[in-house]
Amino acid sequence: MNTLAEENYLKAIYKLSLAAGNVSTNQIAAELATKASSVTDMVRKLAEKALVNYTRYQGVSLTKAGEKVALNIIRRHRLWEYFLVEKLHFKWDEVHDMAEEMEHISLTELIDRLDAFMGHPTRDPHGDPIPDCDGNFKVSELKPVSSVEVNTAGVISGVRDHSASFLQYLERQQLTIGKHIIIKEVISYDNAVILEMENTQIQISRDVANNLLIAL
Amino acid sequence: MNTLAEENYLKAIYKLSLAAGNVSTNQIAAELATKASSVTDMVRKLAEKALVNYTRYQGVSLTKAGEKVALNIIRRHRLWEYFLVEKLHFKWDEVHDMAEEMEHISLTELIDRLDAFMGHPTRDPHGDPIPDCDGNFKVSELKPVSSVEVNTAGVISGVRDHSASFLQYLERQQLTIGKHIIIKEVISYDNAVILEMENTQIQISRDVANNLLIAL
DNA sequence: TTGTATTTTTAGACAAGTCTAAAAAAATAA
DNA sequence: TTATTTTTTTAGACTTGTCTAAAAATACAA
Ligand SMILES: [Mn+2]
Ligand SMILES: [Mn+2]
Ligand SMILES: [Mn+2]
Ligand SMILES: [Mn+2]
Repeated sequence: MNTLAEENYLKAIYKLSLAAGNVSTNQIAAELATKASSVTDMVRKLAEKALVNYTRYQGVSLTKAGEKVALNIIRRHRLWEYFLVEKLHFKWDEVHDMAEEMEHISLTELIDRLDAFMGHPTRDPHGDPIPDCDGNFKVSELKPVSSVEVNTAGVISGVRDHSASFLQYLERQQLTIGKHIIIKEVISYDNAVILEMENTQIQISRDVANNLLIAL
Repeated sequence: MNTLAEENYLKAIYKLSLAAGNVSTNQIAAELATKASSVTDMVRKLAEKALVNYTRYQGVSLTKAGEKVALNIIRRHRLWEYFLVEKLHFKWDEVHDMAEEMEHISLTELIDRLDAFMGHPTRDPHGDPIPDCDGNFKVSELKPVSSVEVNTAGVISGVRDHSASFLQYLERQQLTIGKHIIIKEVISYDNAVILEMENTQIQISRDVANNLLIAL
């Protein structure tokens, strides 16, 4: 089917596409920690396989077929992350790198059984939606804490930054998925945000507020 | 650590070593469905890494280090097979090829947790022992049905042939791991064996009797 | 609009792993 | 022992995915 390298490129292009429309060579190179010249080569190959649209100097976008492949890789990634946390009891900051390896095991029957074994979860440990086998998933209406009005109440439902250090910070503050919070105040000096959670007040920086997502 | 190709060579050499002492280039080529010239190249590389002993034209054997790597791959393979059968409810003839892919995920912590999750199983779905993380396992005293005296009683505990067709045949005859049988008669004409299992008589060919292992 | 900086592509090379064809060594037979 | 067959190694080539250095295209600024 597709090689490991091809899969990693498709996933990177998908991820970058969410922000911008067409994705540039340099963006992909940065995302995969590789060189622009390598990206040009690979993007050509993906275009041959009709997985991306590419005209030179214009950047790339995924075709329908390419998007389907990318969503399948993401499905596998998130299902394995769920497995690692729920069944093997890893912490949410430990699973990404492992899932990065496991996502390339692509036997459909295996993934479907894994999905069933865990009861068809809809979100991974970081709150991200798990696409079904056709690549469908609910787009969630999550907002960064930094973007809502004072006195808004919500439920912590996702993160924008998936780094281990950010996740560990949230864990230490008990700011984990499912917690109910109320935005109490925004300090005008540095845009720090004061939250109330379980009747205690917690102050978080602007940066943290930007990367913490809530459902209203 | 070691590449996927290196791991597959080490596993093949380990397997072939169980039968013979030194393993020949052609044997490895046959086992991996590759060419002798490719084997020579790879074996050189493994010798550089001190994973095999090699002098040209003399065949190879694993070093202590190489054997440890091989046993670790086998551990991973068998643990995943156990997982696929016990947790995802695949049949014993369906799991080998999947495990062949999964065995290369090598994060020690993951494998140890998987092991714990399943309650530290000692045998895989085909009756083969699962080495611990140091490569230790009990050598089992299993005998082919064809090698024991008439009137011997035993428990089906393993197979020599791991092919899907053989496993499916056994499944259809209900000759599965754990079943108690008694060897009743050996037909002198064709060496077919008549067994008694759960008060019924079953006849199996010489070939099947050779590949079905029992514990006495 | 013309010149400079940035981005992207091309050209050429390299490592890993494989192959075919030919040479060398070892095993077997006459 | 000499000749023939088989096994193993060498030589050279190819593919995938990567890199550096240089050229070409595009974007931006004066
Ligand atoms: Mn992840
Ligand atoms: Mn995730
Ligand atoms: Mn197996
Ligand atoms: Mn097995």
